[in-house]
Amino acid sequence: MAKYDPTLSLIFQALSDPTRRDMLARLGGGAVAVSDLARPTGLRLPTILRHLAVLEEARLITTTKQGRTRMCHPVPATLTLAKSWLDERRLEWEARTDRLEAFLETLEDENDPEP
Amino acid sequence: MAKYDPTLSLIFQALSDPTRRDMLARLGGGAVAVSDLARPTGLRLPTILRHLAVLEEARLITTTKQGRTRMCHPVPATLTLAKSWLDERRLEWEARTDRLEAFLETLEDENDPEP
DNA sequence: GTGATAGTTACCCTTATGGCTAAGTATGAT
DNA sequence: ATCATACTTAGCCATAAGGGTAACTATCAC
Repeated sequence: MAKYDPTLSLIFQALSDPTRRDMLARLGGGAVAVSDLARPTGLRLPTILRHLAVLEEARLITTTKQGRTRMCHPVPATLTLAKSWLDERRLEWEARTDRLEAFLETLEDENDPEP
Repeated sequence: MAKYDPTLSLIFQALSDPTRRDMLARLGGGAVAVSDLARPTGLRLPTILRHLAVLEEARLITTTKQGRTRMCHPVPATLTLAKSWLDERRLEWEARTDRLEAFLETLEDENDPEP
């Protein structure tokens, strides 16, 4: 298996920005035009376009042009890629829950809040 | 519900770096000391420490000091936060799969490669 | 063809990010 | 007390990220 997946970096990086997450959340109804996506953000179009470029590079969306308006379509499969990584980690991590519990109890002991 | 969650930004941002993902992947066995975590990366300790600070701020790990060595513990609950957001999106998006299919067929039609 | 609409491109500016070295602190071993 | 180990802190440097203007292109409606 690859040492690391550059795709995952692009995806998580794309998801790390609230504006971009917000736009993704508004793709639930299907395809949305660029300006419609931009409007509620209060940001300028060139800024939005660069956000969209990031989302497209991560393949979280694809876009198509119809006449003079560009439509943005969500790509659910890419979410699955991110989810898979998280699932793998969680499986590994929770196999050790017992050890973590022990650690948390250790924490309780030295539980002195700083000034 | 909140307009956006700053926590999610921290989490996804933390996950966007391959070095950090790599370190998280090596926490499967439970707690790991900082230098042990650092060794396979080939990076200097100060660099690693800042990566760990990012992971800790996102609450993907917690750390405790035992003598002069600092141990890093995974925090599975934080993964769940990220997963939840992804699940919400995927539900919304896939409710529109039919519409996406239609879109893809539209694509087939105007399928002329640009010069 | 004129004008509005919807993107697009080019460039600027400020801050954040990821890497480093050098020098400091704290703990464990002798 | 001395020395090695394991971080820590402070600061430097280059690039990437996120915001903006201004000016340009391409449709669409008249």
